[in-house]
Amino acid sequence: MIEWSPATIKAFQTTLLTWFDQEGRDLPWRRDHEPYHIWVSEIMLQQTQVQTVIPYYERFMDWFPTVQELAAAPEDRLLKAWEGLGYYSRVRNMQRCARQLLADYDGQWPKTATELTELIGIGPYTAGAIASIAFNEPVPAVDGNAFRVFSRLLEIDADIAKPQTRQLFEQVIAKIIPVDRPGDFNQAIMDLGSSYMTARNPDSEHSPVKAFNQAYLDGKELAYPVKTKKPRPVPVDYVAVMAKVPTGEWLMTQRPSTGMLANLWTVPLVKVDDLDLADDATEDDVLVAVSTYFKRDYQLNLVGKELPLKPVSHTFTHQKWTIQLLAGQVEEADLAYFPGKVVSDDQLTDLPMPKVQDKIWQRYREQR
DNA sequence: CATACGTGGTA
DNA sequence: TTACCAAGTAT
Repeated sequence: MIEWSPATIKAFQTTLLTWFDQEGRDLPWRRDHEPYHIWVSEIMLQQTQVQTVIPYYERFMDWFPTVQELAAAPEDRLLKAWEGLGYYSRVRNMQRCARQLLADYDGQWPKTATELTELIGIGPYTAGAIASIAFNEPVPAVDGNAFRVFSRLLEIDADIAKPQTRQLFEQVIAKIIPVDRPGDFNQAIMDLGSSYMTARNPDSEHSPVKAFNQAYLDGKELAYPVKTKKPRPVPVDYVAVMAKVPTGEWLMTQRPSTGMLANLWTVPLVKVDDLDLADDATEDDVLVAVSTYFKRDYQLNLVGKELPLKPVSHTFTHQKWTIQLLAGQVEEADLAYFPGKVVSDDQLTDLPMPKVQDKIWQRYREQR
């Protein structure tokens, strides 16, 4: 790792901010410095690209213009606003944060990164982003871009997958961030990281900070940042039960309030491991086992028929689901023991559903 | 500290 | 298809 002299730091600040003033992106959440706007955008942007976020941000502000309206929203409406963005606990934590703000802070945002970290869903990165952009506090906002940009500029070879490494980067950046324009500085780093200094296809030759990019000057750009790999997703097999009741309505289940896809809606998904089937089970065996499962857990009589469809495959960060589809009819629907409800085709669109459910609908329509 | 937690894009 | 990356936080 190299160190910069005060003169180099000054030159870097000037170069970066001059570029940002001319080439910085015009984004919906950059129209003002309202902490609510900065907060919503920063939560959405966690692990998510700008292009994906823009339409979600516009609609979110339309639905929930203020902290008060967010705090009062029904959860299905909340999840509907987030549907397709992923990491759904983000939006549930946002509502908890909104309520926390109204109850404990008189609706007034704290103005320092240290205090902001106390709020639910706001970690060190988001606290730094809000504090610097909305309140001009000269603190770093160390996200993936900052890790990548500064690891290359200064040839920092600490493993960014380790939580401890954040401290190092915060200390380094704290010495470089300008006290007069910390928010613009942090945003400029992000713009740089998503344009000239991308992970795989950087264009440092034309970068405004080319002269400061030690890794590039040494021809070692792609060696940074150093990051240990994550394990492969674990395979999990499911049966999706496309079941209708006599009225023609769908049987829909709500996911548990914790864990994957919490509180979202899907057709009943039965983990194949929970069916205690033999290794050589046939499709008929699966059908019988699912019917037994429905009777035992839901007190429902399911008359199923197998659908010889290609299974749906869906990969999450840490699990890879393979889902076999099953069609069925449920006789007299007493739903007292069923963790869900029956829904007409028209009402389906009101339910927040994950992408994997979209894939299940698509596969079902494709071949029936 | 290591792991859980979504989705879309690129090679 | 696989592998990896993209404005992280909670536990």
